[in-house]
Amino acid sequence: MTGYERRQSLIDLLHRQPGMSVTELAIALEVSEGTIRNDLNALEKENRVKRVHGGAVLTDQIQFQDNSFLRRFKQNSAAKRAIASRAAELINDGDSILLDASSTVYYLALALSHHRKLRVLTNGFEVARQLAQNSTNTVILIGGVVNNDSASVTGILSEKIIAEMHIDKAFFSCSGFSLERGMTEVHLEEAQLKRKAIESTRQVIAMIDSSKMGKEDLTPFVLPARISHLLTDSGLSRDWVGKLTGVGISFTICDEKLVAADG
Amino acid sequence: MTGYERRQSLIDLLHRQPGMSVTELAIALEVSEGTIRNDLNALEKENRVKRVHGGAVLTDQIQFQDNSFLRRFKQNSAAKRAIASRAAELINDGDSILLDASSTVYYLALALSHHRKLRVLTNGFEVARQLAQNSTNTVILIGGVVNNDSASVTGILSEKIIAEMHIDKAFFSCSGFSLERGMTEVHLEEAQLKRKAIESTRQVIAMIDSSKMGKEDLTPFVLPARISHLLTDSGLSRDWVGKLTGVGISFTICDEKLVAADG
DNA sequence: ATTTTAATTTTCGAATATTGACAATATTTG
DNA sequence: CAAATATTGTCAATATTCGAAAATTAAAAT
Repeated sequence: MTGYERRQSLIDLLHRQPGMSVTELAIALEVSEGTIRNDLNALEKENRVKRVHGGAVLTDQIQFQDNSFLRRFKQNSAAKRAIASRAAELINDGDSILLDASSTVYYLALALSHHRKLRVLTNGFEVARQLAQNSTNTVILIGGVVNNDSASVTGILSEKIIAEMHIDKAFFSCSGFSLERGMTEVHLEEAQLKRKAIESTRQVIAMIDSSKMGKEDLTPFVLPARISHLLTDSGLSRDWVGKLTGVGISFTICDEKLVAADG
Repeated sequence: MTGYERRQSLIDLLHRQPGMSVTELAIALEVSEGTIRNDLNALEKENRVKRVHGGAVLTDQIQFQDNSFLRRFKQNSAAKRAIASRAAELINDGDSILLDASSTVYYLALALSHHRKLRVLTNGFEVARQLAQNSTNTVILIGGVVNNDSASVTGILSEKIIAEMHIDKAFFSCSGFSLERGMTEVHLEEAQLKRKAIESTRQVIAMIDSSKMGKEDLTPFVLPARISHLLTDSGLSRDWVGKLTGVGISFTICDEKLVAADG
């Protein structure tokens, strides 16, 4: 591992787990604490992180600080990261994929940093920004009304565009899931957009952490039968394992512990 | 194995395993480290990789380092802020406005924080985010391909949408301005989008700091006659004052000193 | 077969990076 | 507020990596 690579990893780690200490980073990367300090100080000179006592914070993380997106981003982060890591394995270089604007999917965007030549269609602000940073990717942001609380874009303006696209795999999260109504959303517009997107998509991959099982929100947008594969975390109850198996949904339980610091 | 083949393999290896060291690469390809160094340096000359201590990084994979938007944002900031401050006075609560993705216009977005109920159409990432924070505004982000270096969105996908809109005032910056060709842009797509936008707009407000006067870039998108009003800064030469007056362009010179630090 | 040319390897002093130790600061705790 | 603890920067020692030149090898040309 070169010094450059190590510094990238540092940033990666801090993305995934904001607030890691110098000591933790040193252990994770198997170098001395002095080296971590040197790296962090160097990264600070480049304005990539801001040094704080005991560690550092990412500068671009400061941007969406008091944003509710960040709050959701941090909730259940271990589960989301595990699900995202597994989802990334379903994606090959060069794929055409569709991503929603959820925080779970944002973890997926982070996990795709080593993928190349992806063709990405998304209505998520942060997702788009993250993936556009890799210049081999083509990222299309669906236009529409900017939703300030969820860092997403919605609206009928976009639906025509989606209809014309051909997409291999679509990755969706949701605010609730039940066997009867499938995936549901709080926001009507969000659900409408997803429903439209699913029409142009071959495989629908559902990324649903266990805390959402059994919840039902206002607007359903995809029935269980249409879900190609469901990813969830190890918090899933036995009861639900039975239910999912019963209706014949193909699903994976993603173990948080398997997601190494390094990736 | 020819030298050419070996260099291809080098790139291949770095794709698969970013961060391989010179030593590792030498072992993998069964040549000396000196050869690897030669190869990497040669590849650097061709702009295929960037050399880092201990190895090299593929240029493709160089991620989000500079954020050129931020760089442009900081250039000439006093002038841009002055122009933006004056431009904000041309906008009333409830107006329908169009903003481009330039850094000058981003200052305008900052200066509009106390305005209310704006209806904003923009292709600028940061501009959209900034104005959407005020929940009385309706911000529509034009969809399209995300341009990673300029934090903007472009593409023909968006042009249909713009055509259907009615806009009171459009605020544009540019990379160059001359009396003969009007406002010009470096990027073709950016210019194309602006040209389309101008068709749906009543007033075109040009925000052009004095450093851009006389420059001509690749693609023109609006002739001087179509500019309703031009805002520039006090760095404008006497010569140019004469020229602008001569052709009868309505313009304002915005004084940096009148703008408070806060904006 | 011999010379010429180009590519590769080896070698080595200089430059850069990493580590561990330690004194100087900062933060927390009682 | 002072003691206890944790974190920091500095510096010398060590290790790694670099670039350049010389030596070797391989390939092409005469």
